[in-house]
Amino acid sequence: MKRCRTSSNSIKDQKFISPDTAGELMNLFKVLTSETRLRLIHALILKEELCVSDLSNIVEMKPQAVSNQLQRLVDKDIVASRREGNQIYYKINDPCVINLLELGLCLLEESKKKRPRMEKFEVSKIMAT
Amino acid sequence: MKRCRTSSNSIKDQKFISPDTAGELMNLFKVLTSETRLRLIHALILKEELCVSDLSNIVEMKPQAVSNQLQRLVDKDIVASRREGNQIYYKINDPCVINLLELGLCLLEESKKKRPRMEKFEVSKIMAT
DNA sequence: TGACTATTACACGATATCATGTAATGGTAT
DNA sequence: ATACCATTACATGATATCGTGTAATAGTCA
Repeated sequence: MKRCRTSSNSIKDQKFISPDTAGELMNLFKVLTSETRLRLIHALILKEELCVSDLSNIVEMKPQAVSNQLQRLVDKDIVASRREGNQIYYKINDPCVINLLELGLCLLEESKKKRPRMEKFEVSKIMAT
Repeated sequence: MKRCRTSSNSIKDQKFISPDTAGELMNLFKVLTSETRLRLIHALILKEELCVSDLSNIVEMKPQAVSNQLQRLVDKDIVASRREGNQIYYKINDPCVINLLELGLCLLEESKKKRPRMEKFEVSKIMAT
């Protein structure tokens, strides 16, 4: 992953970010605030290119729902599409989301190590008492 | 920033993430999908510790709105609070968000370099035609 | 105690999001 | 042409979110 060494928007700038910048940042993260979109993006990272029905099978959701979310990702240039006969194949277009997803999964696991959640069998033990 | 070298949830695992994992990941990103929260978090990263009225002044919003968002951040253990007389001071509790915010700002700027957006005066040029 | 300040709790209205169902579109094959 | 398949477009209802206003709570100071 490439690092940012010089950035006018770096946190080290010691000045507060503008509402505009915060808004753009929000839009960036907003892409990743849907279970469905995250699973779609993750699948596309793994498999490079998949059509709607492939993705529909993977996430076990209706093709319409998948298509809707893909359309939103296209709007933001996150993914790109290509038609091949009847199928329309999608692939990641903006590598940013790969970095974000990677970091997200990484942080998720670290926090699990530090603050282990209660396991299901423990819950059932409590429920049984 | 610490890197993840071995991770059972790594993208390299070549298996699709579960709905559960995607959900947790979504919750992580959801924290960052509010202009207000992003500005609050950013301010707390810069200044280490600030009370509600400080933050209220910085983001130019009502103390209630600020308090509401801070409460949501407390619920997710993102920030921690400390009372000192009348004021209640908040500080970042979960360093994850610092990494995410940093990467987000970094990616934002890179994408601006690559795909420069239309400037306002250009828009007005078009509007004038 | 009582006045005052800072913060929080809670209900409300406006807005956005998501999955669904139905209908339309684009492409293939007979 | 027409039947068929994959995908998209669009409207809908359920749900979540955000900022606001009002009221309650916690602390300070006289």
